[in-house]
Amino acid sequence: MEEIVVFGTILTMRQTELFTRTRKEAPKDEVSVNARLLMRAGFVNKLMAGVYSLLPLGLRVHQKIENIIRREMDAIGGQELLMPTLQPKANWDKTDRWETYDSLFRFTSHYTKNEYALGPTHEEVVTPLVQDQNLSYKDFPVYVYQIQTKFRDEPRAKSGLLRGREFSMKDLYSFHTNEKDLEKYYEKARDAYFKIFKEVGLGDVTYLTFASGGSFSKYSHEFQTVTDAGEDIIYLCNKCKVAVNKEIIHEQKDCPECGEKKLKEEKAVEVGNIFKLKTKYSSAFGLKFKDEKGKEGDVIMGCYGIGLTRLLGTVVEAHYDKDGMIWPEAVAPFAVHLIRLGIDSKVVKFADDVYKKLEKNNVEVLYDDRDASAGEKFADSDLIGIPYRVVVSEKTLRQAQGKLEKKKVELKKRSEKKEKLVGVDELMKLGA
RNA sequence: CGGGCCGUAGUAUACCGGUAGUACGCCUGUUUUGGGAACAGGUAGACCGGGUUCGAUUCCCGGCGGCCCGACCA
Repeated sequence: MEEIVVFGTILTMRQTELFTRTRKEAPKDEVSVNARLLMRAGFVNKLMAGVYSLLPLGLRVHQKIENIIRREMDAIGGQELLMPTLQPKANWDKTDRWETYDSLFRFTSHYTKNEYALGPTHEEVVTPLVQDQNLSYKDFPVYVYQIQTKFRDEPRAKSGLLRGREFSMKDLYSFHTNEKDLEKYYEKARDAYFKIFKEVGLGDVTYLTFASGGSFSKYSHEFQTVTDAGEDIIYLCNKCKVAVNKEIIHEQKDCPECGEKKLKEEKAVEVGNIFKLKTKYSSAFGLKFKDEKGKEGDVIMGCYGIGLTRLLGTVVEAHYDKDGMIWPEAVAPFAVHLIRLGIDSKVVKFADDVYKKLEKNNVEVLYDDRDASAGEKFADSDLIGIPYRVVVSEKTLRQAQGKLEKKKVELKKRSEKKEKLVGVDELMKLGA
């Protein structure tokens, strides 16, 4: 794996400086696992139904996910940009979606009486934007993407981060001069998506799912992660690892890949989708190109989405136990949770030294330097779910001899029961 | 948008037609420190509006808000 550089993100943190607090109990009316754990551990805070703040720990996870997605989108030629959330009604009139897009947040300016939408998706912005570049056939294909906050006026926000009214999303749009080229890119995007879901820890439970293609193509494809928290029903083919969405099961009763008749019903969360838009938006905006002979043609488009906040919630749903979350290493807020037990000056010195050493070696570490009981620290550590827990105490100090690198500390994986004694130098490769 | 459940300190809860008790948290102090420590003292609360009543946090109506089921969700 390549190194992920997160500019501006502090690698290490002392827990005494973290302003958020863990709670023993989740809000009583919160049922979904992701909401309960993320709120208890101080990763998110709910402002209202379906609208959450990302707190420092939650934001770190979000940034990890962002960077995994960026890397994969860049790898398939995506150019990152950032489009406005605030959008004029005129653009939505052009595509007839001002009236028909049910979950569009619409409002009127008090001053100008102009009407606006808060973007739930960006075809209405990206299409005229590309048109404005006045591109020739030589300039295509074009791939642009953004990671941005989206708004959807959902009739019912639910399941914590899984269905919000404000959420973050990566949306990539591709522009082609012919359908073959779109097909080719569509496959590439599909592969990139699988890489992303694998890396964030959902590889084993995420399936390519055939869904309704609307009016422009036979199928679109969703990426569905199987979990009880899911609100979609998919029919899974165990042979070839694809599935069919409930909405098209009536017309497509067998596996579309291998024809298998026995499909297994599962609940799942839609974590991403890819869609061939063809010329629906380019023709609405008059986005054309001139070919070699100077003849005009409609630009062919595709769109590719991943809901980041939803993905974050889904990772929690896929990785937790009775004590808390269990973050996959690639998206964990920190690689190591260093826990100091006791306030004896020798222990403090030793723990501080280990912390500094980790810091120097670019290991992302959260240092529990609080004057709290062992039980409380362990409970918090399990709840927060950082992949590696390192304990430094009087007990481990008794094992500590010689140079710092050779001194022993206790190491335990969050996903495992047993701890073991390891030398400090062995910690330096964690999270690398 | 239809249906259901629910709104009491920061959190979780209790009781009550006569203005609220407990636990955790938080603050001060002392003692503690390997699985959510102990003691002492302190802090903090009835979603909003209307009605009934001598009196409403409690009963009634309306609103607002939260969660759940359903519908909806290229």
